[in-house]
Amino acid sequence: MGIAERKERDKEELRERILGAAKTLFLEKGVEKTSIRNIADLIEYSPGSIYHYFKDKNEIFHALHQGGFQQLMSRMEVVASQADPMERLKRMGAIYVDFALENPDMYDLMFIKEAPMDHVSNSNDEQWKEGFGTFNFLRATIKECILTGHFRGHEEEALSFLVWSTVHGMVSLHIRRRCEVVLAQRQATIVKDGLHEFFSILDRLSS
Amino acid sequence: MGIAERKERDKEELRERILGAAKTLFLEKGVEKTSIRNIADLIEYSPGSIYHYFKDKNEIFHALHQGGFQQLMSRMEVVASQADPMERLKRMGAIYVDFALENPDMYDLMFIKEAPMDHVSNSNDEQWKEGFGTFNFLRATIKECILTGHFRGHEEEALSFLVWSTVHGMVSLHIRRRCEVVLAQRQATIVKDGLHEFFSILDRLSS
DNA sequence: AAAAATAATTGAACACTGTTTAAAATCAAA
DNA sequence: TTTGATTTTAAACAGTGTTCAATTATTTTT
Repeated sequence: MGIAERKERDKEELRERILGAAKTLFLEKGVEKTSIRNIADLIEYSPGSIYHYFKDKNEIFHALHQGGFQQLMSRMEVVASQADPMERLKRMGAIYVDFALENPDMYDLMFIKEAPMDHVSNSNDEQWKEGFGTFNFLRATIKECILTGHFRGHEEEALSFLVWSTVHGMVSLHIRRRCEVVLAQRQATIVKDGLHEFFSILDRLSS
Repeated sequence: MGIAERKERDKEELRERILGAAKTLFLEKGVEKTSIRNIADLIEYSPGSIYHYFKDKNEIFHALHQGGFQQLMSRMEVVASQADPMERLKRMGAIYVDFALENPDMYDLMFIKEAPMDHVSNSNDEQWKEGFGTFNFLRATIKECILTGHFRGHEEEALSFLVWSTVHGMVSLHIRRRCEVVLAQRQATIVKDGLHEFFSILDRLSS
């Protein structure tokens, strides 16, 4: 029965081609401004046939970003070997910002976009487990920092939230285009500059 | 010529009614999912007539946007009398967070929601004047802090952005319900707790 | 008061959008 | 070759932002 398998492979291949085209267009001109017809045109199929592979546009979006948390987590894991928790914390911040700036649409879905009402009840809270995972990783690192004498007088949970908020704040203001209030000549680098200032502050809080 | 004035007032009144309806619908179902026809229906006018008062949908969004900044700015002005820039900075942070938590929908519109602006054609910064105003206020305060010996080694622009990002990050994670990853018993107070930690950090950076 | 000018409002139209669906094409199995 | 099940398509539906000629209402001028 090799035929059924080949058909299955063909179907999967077209699914992937749809996802590829969608990803290209989403990153190129944004999710909202990409139409199903645009995607269909790119892969030279009719708009209708896309609905044989995905329930709707949201599902395409969802499928594309399903691995978002896992991607971020796998990026984070490369610093697990870093013994110094303060150094690890800074590297995590850089990885987080890089991920957001390189995948603004994914980041948008993961951390900015209005969370759908059914995301708790549905089975796809797998993604949220990954979300918990990344925050736990941050919390564990900060706990280590505190245990090794850093951040004296600060509290683990609130500080973890504050650190996350700081990097999230920078990238989300950038992604949602609220950086136009900063000096024009600084706009291109303001997130990286802000992160640098943040690292500098972390260094000061080390001792 | 009181007639011309009355006409002017009538015109302004309809303009305000359009803005009122738009605000209601934008906050209720989002900017993108609110149509000109929805707004027209609510005020019982035809869709076309709205275009006699606003160039396009973007202009309606910007008008509301501007109103929000005026609100925030007027709240900020009450600390202008505070002589100590560090104390003023902290009070500004508290005011910002309070504004966001008390008016989450407006904050959402101002700083989180996808701005439908065509940033290429709409580089006219008239709309952002108010935005510039509040950020300039922050920048000026931080400049004062630096001039009075605080934040040694830090740079005005990037630090201003970082401070803004930190408070924005906290409130936007809260508004968009991403705080479920923090400990359950802390979720209710995590923004206030985070702000407290932030103030504590600012104190450390004072000297 | 009647006519002209001006302003406000409308509804239809245009080119889009996401999505549905009946029909057509394709193709493995009988 | 015929059957039966997929796959694909084109057309249609209901919606979108926006434009515009035509209509209506109002003010100004005669």
